[in-house]
Amino acid sequence: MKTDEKLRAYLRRKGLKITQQRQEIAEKFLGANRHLSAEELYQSIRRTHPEVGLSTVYRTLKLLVDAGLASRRDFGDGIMRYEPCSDEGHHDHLICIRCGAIIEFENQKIEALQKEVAALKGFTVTRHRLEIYGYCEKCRSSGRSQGQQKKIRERHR
Amino acid sequence: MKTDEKLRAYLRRKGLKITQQRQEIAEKFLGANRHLSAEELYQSIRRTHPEVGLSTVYRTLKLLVDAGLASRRDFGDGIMRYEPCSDEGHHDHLICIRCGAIIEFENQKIEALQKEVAALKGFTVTRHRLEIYGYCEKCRSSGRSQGQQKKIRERHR
DNA sequence: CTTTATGCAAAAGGTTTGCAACAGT
DNA sequence: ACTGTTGCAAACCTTTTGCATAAAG
Repeated sequence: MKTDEKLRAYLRRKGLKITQQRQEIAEKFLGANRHLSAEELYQSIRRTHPEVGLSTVYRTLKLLVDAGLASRRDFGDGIMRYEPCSDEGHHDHLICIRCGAIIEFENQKIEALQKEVAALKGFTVTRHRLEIYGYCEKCRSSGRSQGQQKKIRERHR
Repeated sequence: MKTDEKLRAYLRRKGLKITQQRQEIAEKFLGANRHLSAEELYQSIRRTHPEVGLSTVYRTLKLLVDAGLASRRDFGDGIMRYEPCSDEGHHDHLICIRCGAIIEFENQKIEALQKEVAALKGFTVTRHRLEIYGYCEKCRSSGRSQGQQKKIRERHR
């Protein structure tokens, strides 16, 4: 079953309506395989469908998360980002604090160790998040070492 | 050098002023060895010093972060939390999505693997964050398994 | 027809900032 | 005296909501 069919199935199952907007938003979102903020997605949709509202983007994104088609990420700059959920295993992120590049990676050993640590503390894991911040290959040459905490935050203003 | 002396040193070095408020805030913050939100810290200080303003708490917290005495954490519920920076190695968090308990842990093997993964992608690591969400020992017995994404978010409203 | 969705504008809620009064150096 | 700081209120920014209108089933 392809992903946008999955959304329709979910909506039917819940007795919700399959609207133009929902389909448009889901298509644009699932098509772009990047991390998108609500605003970015909104701007992208607005170019072809100027009548779609930002609230609807937020509402649909929430639906997609509930339907298991998107996951919500928070990289600490005060903006939530969403990314399409692939069925292939969980992945984590390397984030460049200079250029903002986001690189995904997957590591079974780390996953396993996490479960181990959790078990040791009597914890049942439902999900986790791992983000590694630093300088990517391109940016590391002109490296500096202070003010790490601030870099990403700057766009908040 | 004890921590509040460190702050004074930092302020002097930067030509900033050592005020009553900064000292009070730093003391309360460094004393409570928990994760505190700005608001929590503010309420706690307000009991003994009702004249201190919330903005000053925010401003001082930022200072503490810059001085390397605090680190800022974001557990994804829209509220930034701060915790005193210890010099003893980095630690990560287990977070109960039912009762909100936050348990710290440290695991060298995971740290090492992270560096390894990063190096593989040409990345220079400056910091990272790992959070494992699930049910703590107390809460797991009455466990349920859906709606994980939403649990923590609820307090946002 | 009934029910759920939409768009807009307004509200929330955490965090930041402008400014005049104030305190440290 | 000179600068940096404070408290307050207002501004900000992302996200959510109330409501009247519109679209789906």
